[in-house]
Amino acid sequence: MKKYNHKKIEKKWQKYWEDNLELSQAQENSDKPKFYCLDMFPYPSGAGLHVGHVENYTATDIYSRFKRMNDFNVLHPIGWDAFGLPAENFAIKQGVHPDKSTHDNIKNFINQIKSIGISYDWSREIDTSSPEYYKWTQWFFLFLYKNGLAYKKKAKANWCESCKTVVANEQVVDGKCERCGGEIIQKDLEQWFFKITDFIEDFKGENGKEFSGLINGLDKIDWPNSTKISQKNWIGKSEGTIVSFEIKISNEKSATSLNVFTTRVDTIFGCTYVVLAPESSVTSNLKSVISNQKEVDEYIEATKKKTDLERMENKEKTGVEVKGVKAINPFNNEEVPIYIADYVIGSYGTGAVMAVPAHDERDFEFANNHNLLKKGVIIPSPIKSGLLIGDEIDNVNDSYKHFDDYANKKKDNIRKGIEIFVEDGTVIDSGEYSGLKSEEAREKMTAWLEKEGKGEMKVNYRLRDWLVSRQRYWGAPIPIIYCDKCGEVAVLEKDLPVMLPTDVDFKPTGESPLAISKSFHDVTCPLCGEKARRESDTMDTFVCSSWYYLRFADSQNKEEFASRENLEKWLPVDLYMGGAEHTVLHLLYARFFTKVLAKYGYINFDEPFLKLRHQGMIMAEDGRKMSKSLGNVVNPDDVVEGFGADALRIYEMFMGPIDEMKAWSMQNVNGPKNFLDKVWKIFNEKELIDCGGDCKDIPRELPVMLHKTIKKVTIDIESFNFNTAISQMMIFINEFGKHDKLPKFAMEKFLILLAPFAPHMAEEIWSSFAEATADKSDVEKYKQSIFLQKWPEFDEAMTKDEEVEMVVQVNGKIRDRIKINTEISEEEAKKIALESEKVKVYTEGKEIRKVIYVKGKLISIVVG
RNA sequence: GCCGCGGUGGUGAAAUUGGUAUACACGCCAGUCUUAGGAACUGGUAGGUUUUCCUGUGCGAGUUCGAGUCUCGCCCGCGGCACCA
Repeated sequence: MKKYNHKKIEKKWQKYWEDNLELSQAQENSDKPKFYCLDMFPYPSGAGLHVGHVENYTATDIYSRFKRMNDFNVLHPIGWDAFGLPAENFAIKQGVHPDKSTHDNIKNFINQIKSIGISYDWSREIDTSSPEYYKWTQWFFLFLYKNGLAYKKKAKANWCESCKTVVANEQVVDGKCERCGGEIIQKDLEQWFFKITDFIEDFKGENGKEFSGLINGLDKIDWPNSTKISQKNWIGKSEGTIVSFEIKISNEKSATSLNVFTTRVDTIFGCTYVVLAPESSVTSNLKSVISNQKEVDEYIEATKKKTDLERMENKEKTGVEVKGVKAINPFNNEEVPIYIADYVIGSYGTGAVMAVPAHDERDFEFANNHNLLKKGVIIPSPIKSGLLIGDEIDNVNDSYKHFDDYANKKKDNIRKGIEIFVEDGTVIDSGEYSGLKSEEAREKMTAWLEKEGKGEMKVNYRLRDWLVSRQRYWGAPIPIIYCDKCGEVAVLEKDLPVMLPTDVDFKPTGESPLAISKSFHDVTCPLCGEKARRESDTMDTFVCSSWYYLRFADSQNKEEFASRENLEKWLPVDLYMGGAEHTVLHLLYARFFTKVLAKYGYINFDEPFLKLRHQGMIMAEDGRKMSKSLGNVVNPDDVVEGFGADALRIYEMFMGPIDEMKAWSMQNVNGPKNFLDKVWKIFNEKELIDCGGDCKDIPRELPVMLHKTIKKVTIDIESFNFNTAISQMMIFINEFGKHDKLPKFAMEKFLILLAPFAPHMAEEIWSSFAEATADKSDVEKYKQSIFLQKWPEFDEAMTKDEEVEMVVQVNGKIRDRIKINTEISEEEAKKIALESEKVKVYTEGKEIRKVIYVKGKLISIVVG
C-alpha cells in the first residue's frame, strides 16, 4: 500500500482548486438560495497566520463546503484589514514603507491560507489600503458628513506643551511627554466624530420604514448572549431623573440653578451635598461670588493635567468645596454645600450629581474623606435574605424574633450613615414619600418634579459619539478641505479618492504626517478655487472595517461601493465568525453603518450579521497566551509540514467546542493524524463491494452505522459541534475497519461527509475511484471534484438499532440490563423487567408501587 | 465591585425533554509482529473492594422513582467592563 504523502497530495489538490475556481466562487446567476458566510478579515501582521486564524477559517470553510454540497449558492470571501498602527510602527522601526511590508505580509497570508485548503472566493479579494477600496471609505465619510452624521468638535487630547503636538495615550509617561519630558496637559482639540448616538434607539427611514436601533436590533439576531450583553452594557442605557437645585449666593436665592442627573431620586432626602465635575461650566458662571476662587481654579487646573486614565486610577477621592454658594434641595429646601471633584465625569449626564453618602459607595468614600454629613433614607424592605425589619416581624414565625434586635440596629446604622446600603428598599424620613418602595418613590417624586417644573425624567447613555480622526499616516485620508474663504468644504465625489501620499516621511512627529507633505496639503478650494489646505488626519481603521462586508457583494464596482442589486442579492451576512475581542467596537460600528444605510434607503435591512459565532482562544501548551516573547507560539506552517493540512484542520476542530478556550497539545495532533491514516488504509486495503440496491450479504449494523453517522455529522455541522461530528466519523471508521468487505455506497457517502473536514484526502480518494470502478458510467462522476457531489441524506428508520439495552432500575439503582427489541410494547418490556432474576432479588416480598417506562431506554421500579 | 462563562478520569473532552456518567481521542500499561528502534495491530485504563457490590461529575442542602443536567446557598478559575451617579 502506498503511504499517504500529505505534502505531495495536498499540493496537487491546491493546484487543482486554483485551476477550477468555480468550485469556490459565488455564482452570479443561479437559482440556488444564497448563503453568505463571512470570516472577520484579518489584519495582515508580520507574524503571519496564527492557529487561531486556522480555527476560525476551518470552521467556516467546513460550513461553506457543507452548504455548497447542500445546494446553496455560497459567498465565502476574504480580504485584508490592511491599514493600522502596527504596520506604521514596524515601518518606523525597520525603515520599510508600510505599503511594502503590508503587501509582503498579505502575500504570506495568502500562501498560508491556501496551504490549509480554505475555499475562499479569491475573485472578490479586497485590501482596505488600496485606493480602489479607500475611495469608498472616503465616500462613506462624505455620505455621513452630508447627512450631518460626521462633525468636527473639540475633544480632549493629550497635548505636549514643548512639542506643540498631540500624543497618544501610550506616549504619556507619568504625566510627561515620552519624547521630550515636557508637561502633558489635557487640551481640547478639534476632532472628527461620527454620530453613532443617533442610532441607539429605533428610528424611521427616509421612506417611512421602521428600523431597529442598536439596542432593540440585538433582540432579533442570533448572536452569543454574552456578546449581546456586552454591547448593551457598552451602550449603557440608564433611566433616571434630572433634578434642578437652586443656587443660593451669600444668603440670597439666585436666579441660577444647577441640574443633576440621578437614577436614585428616591434617595434625595439623604442628599447632603452636591458635586460638580471640574469641567462643569457652573463654576465659571459663578466666578464673582465664589469666595475661594483660587483654590477652585487650582483644583480645576490640576485635573486638566491628568489623563482620564490617571483620574480613574486615583483611589483617593479628592475635591474642594465651592465656598460662598449653596444648593437647595427642591424637596425639603435644605441647603447643602457644593463641591467640585474629579470623580464626577463631566461628559456624562449633566456633569453634576447629588451626593447621597448613605446610599452610594463613591459618595460614602468622599464624605468620609471630607467629614461630610451622612443621612440614611432607605432601609431594607421587610424580608430580605432572612432579615426582618420592624412591625412585620410579629407576623412571622416566632423563631425569627431574635433577628429583631439585629434588624433594628441595622436600620439605625443606616439611618445614621454608619452603614452603607445601596440597594432598593423602603423609603424613610422623606416626608410624604416615607413608607414607599424605592421604585414607587422614584415615580412619584419624578412626577412631582415635572409638575413643579423642577426636573424631568431622562434617559442617559454611556455610549459617546465615535471619535474617528487619527494623527497617523497609515490610514484613509479624511476627504475634507479647509478654505480661508469657504471654510470646511467636502471633497467632491468625482475627486475621490484622496490619495494617501507615498512620498511623506511617515515617522511620527506627533503631528499628522500628512500635514508635512506639501503636495498633499496644499490644494485649491473646490468651491472658489482659492488656496486651501487638506485635512491631514486619517480615519480610524475601524471605519474601513465597518463596511467591508458590503463591498464583497460587488468588490470590483467602480461606480458605487456596491450596486443595490448585488447588495440585495447577498446581504445580510448569514453567518459571521471571528474572535470575541471584537464583541464591542467592530461589531457595534458595523451595525451603526448598516443602520445609517438603512435610514437613507440604500439597503432594506438594519442588521448586518444575522448569525454570529466566536472561536475560543487557543492557548499555548503551557496554558498561557501564545506570545512571541514567551516563545510558545505554534506556527501552523510547522503543523502542516509535519502532519498535513487535513490533520491540522481536524485537530483544531476536534480540540473541543469551537467557542471555548482551549490549550494546544502537539501530542494530541496524533489523534486526527492516526484517524486519517486509518481512513487512507481502509480505502486502500479493504475490498469495496458494489452490492447494488439491497446489499443482502452485508450485516445490518453497517448501513445503520452509516445512517447514524450521516445524521450526526449533518446535525453537528449545522449546529457548529465539529468535535462531536469528528468523533462520530471515528466511530464509523472503527466499526467499518473490523470488516474485510465493505459496501462501496456506504464508503462513498462517508467520504463525502469527511470531505469538508479533510478536503485534500477526500479528493484524492474520490479521484482514485475513477480507475477502480467497474461501472464505466461512473467514471465521469469520479473525475469531477468530490465537492460537486450532493450531501448524503439519512433515513431515520435506518438510524435505529434492532436491539437495544434496556436498563432496569429498582428504587433508582441499576439492577439489570436486558437486550430487547426496540419495537416491543410497554407491557412486554415491563413484564421482561419484572421477571429478571437480578431484579427479583430486590423486589421479592415487597410491594411494587410504581413502574416507570421510558421507551427503548429504561424501566424504573419503585418498591416500598 | 458589576456583568458573563465555566468547574466531569493522568490529559483534551462526550452525555435530546432530567433517564445506562466518562463516548471519541491523547497518554500510559500489557501482549502480537519485528534483529532492534519505531510503526501497525489486539486488550486494559475513575476509585475502593475482589467477582459482588459500594462510592464517584468543585462543596453543602433541596425537588424527583431517577440529578452532571432543575432550585437555593457557598467555594474556585477564566473573560469583559470598571468612579456613568
